Amino acid sequence: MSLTLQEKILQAAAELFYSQGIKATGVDAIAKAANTTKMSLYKYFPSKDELVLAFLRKRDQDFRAWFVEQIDARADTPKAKLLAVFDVIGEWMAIPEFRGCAFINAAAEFPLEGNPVHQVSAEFYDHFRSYIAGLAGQCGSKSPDSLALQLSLLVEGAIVSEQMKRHSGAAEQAKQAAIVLIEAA
Amino acid sequence: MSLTLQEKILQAAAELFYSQGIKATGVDAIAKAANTTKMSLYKYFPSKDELVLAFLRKRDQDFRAWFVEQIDARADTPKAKLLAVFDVIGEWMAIPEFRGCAFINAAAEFPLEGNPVHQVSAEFYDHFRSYIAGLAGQCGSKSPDSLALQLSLLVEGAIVSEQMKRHSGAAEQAKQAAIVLIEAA
DNA sequence: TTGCGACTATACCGATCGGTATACTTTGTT
DNA sequence: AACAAAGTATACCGATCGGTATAGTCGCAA
Repeated sequence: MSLTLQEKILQAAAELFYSQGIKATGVDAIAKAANTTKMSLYKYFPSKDELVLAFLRKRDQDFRAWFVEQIDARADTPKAKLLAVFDVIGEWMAIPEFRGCAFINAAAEFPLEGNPVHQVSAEFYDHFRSYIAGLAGQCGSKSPDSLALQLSLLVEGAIVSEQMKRHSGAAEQAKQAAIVLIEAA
Repeated sequence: MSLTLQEKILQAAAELFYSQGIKATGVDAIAKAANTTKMSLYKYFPSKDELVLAFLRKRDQDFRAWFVEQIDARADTPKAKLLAVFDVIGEWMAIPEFRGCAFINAAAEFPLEGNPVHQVSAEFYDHFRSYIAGLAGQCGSKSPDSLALQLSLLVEGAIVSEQMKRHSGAAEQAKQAAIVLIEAA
């Protein structure tokens, strides 16, 4: 445990932002959830916008570290790792707290391309695609970038589909489609 | 032209909701954009929530009618129609006003499953999948529901991907993936 | 000409928003 | 014992939110 006050605030903000939406979450609610006050919140984060960006940047780091760890624990070969991607997101989507992808949701809440929140969200998927492209390249795919983009479309589609309606089998179908696409490439 | 005042309000609300987000759009801004007042707005729509639902329901009707019209104008056979889906969304995503899918965005802004806005958004994609499944069935697919879900994942993924970063070639790659999946089914 | 319904204009309501000012308590260090 | 830093408590700011009350304007029909 023993979290810094700053970390406690960021953690409370993350849970509320993710579960309720960013614009739907006020700074008073964050301070109360972190068992502190607005004064302390604004000591560590100069504005709500900065707190939102801090939330997304931490989410980016945490999620990517957790994700590759999960993949590496399940598969050894690049091809098996590509397929394991869909098992990992399938399990993630099954937890009750699942509310879609924080970056997709943030980009939807801040639709302008120039908005920093939107940009940070876009960068996350750039990195995600690069990771998939790396695996695709190791598989000997002729066009790893194309395959990576296609697979990431399946991932994003599955996340959004599951967010809209739970337990619709999106992850399984995404994996079946991925098998076909990987085999064809 | 000659729109009803009610239609003018709904149209102004639709443009603002889609371009800026629902929670980011106040009723004052809608009334001003429609060249009217809040009083008239509340005469036709008892609350902002009802206005939001009216916006989504009209979007659902309009988009689906426009979509099948576009498909039918481009292809005759069921298989060609399935592929035309990706041409249509590709052209849609290319217009400068494109800001993703209004239903995906709405579901992200109202993340709780029980929320009426969330439910209306989920129904749209249910209908969309049914439409695709119908085409897949006419193609003689063994499992039209599976193919339909897979193709709709590509569509949703492409929309989200293009919303995150414009001109990333999502629609083209989605179509290439769809060709492989349709041929395999 | 009178009256009625649609619409406008404007001021207002309580609540909440993001953000700040001020004063107080706690804690560890020297 | 004294002081500074960290954090709390609380009240406040102007702005905006969704929604309403009231009075007035306009065109049209009897």
